[in-house]
Amino acid sequence: MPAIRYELIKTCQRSGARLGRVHTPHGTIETPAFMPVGTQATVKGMTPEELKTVGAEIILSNTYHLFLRPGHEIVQQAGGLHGFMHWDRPILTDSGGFQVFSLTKLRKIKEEGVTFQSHIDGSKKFISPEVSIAVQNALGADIIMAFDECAPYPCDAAYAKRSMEMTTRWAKRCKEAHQRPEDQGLFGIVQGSTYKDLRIESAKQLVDLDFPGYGIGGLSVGEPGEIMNDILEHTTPHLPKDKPRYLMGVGSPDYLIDGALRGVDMFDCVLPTRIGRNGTIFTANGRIIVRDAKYAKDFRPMDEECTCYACQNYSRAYVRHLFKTGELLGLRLATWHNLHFLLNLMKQVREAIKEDRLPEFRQYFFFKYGYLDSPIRR
RNA sequence: GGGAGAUUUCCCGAGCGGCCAAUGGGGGCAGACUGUAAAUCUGUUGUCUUCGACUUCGGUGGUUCGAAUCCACCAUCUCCCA
Repeated sequence: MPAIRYELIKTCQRSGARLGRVHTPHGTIETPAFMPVGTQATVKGMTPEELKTVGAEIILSNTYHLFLRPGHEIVQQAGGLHGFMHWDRPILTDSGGFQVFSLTKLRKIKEEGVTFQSHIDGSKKFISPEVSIAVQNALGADIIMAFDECAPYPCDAAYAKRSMEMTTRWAKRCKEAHQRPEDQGLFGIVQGSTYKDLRIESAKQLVDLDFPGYGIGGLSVGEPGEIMNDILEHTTPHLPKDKPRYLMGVGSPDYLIDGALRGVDMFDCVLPTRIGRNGTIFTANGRIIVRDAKYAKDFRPMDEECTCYACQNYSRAYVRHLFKTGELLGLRLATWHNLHFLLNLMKQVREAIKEDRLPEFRQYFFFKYGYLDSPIRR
């Protein structure tokens, strides 16, 4: 019995959208799904109970960060990530591949692996496909990711090709190094930058290696949204229908809907938690910056249509006050609401797919959110 | 009663003859954030119709080509000696 099994419930009659379920050792998630990010074995500011309240079914954590601190051995001794952080639902760990991308100045990429300078103390660290998998085996997430290279944008075709091919070779090494395929599902990651032929080639190579699911990486790294959607359209058809597709690092409400329309099943993003901590709130009518002076006497909830705990009990004026005074509850309430907002959005997306009306839902949502007026604010 | 020092733009606080509308913090205002080096970062914060002008550095008067910066007096505050 494989650790990860995808169940396709239905495909939207009028788009590539899929309604499904991903079965994991720690339970089942309804897809399309949004995964809150808990890099350091915690979704910043939220307890696991609170995460369940907002509807999180799976969360993401990070190999690189936990490898550096506290160290995967300690997490393993604590009973793996689940025991360590007291979360009994599914977990996915990223491989550290994204840190290869985002810690640009502190790294050196070679075929064998990547040498990093720790962002914490500057010490030299080495992560290879084998190391990443060993760490992820120790962390014990339900879904683990292959160690990849996330090419920057823009990126010339030659570099993108070399990078993508190395990512495939690394994926193969990850698979060979994986010790616990019966407990943890290892996903390969499609790369290839903004080049359709490379994306297709990448998908084919990875499908040949036969993973229980596929990440789509290297998108939402600064390229225009149309390019991302275009690339998605030319990628998902080359992935197996009986395996989940995970668009990494996305995203904003529009990207989530547009990704689902193109057959993506899973998403993750720091956006709701990060912008929440910094005072920006998703609402049905678009983003608001609740710190702004215009909300000083606004006693309405952050989002008038929202049913979350924060919106049921606190006003914009109060949350603004908490932000202005630096009170921690402000961050928590904003995070709470933003997560609820996106998780609830995914729920609506799933219902729309079930009823074959996702394109209409998209139109309705975009109009109300304000994307049609000003496509800038996501 | 005698002596010493202070007074700067919302606050604290630099500046000590021209390069000063005036460093730097704080606060205010606005913005960004997409597999988290992020409770972070960026911009802005005298007035006016603009890259130019105007009015500011306790008050008044003076010295000087030129003063937030020097002098005199006044006001207020702080400290020291009685």
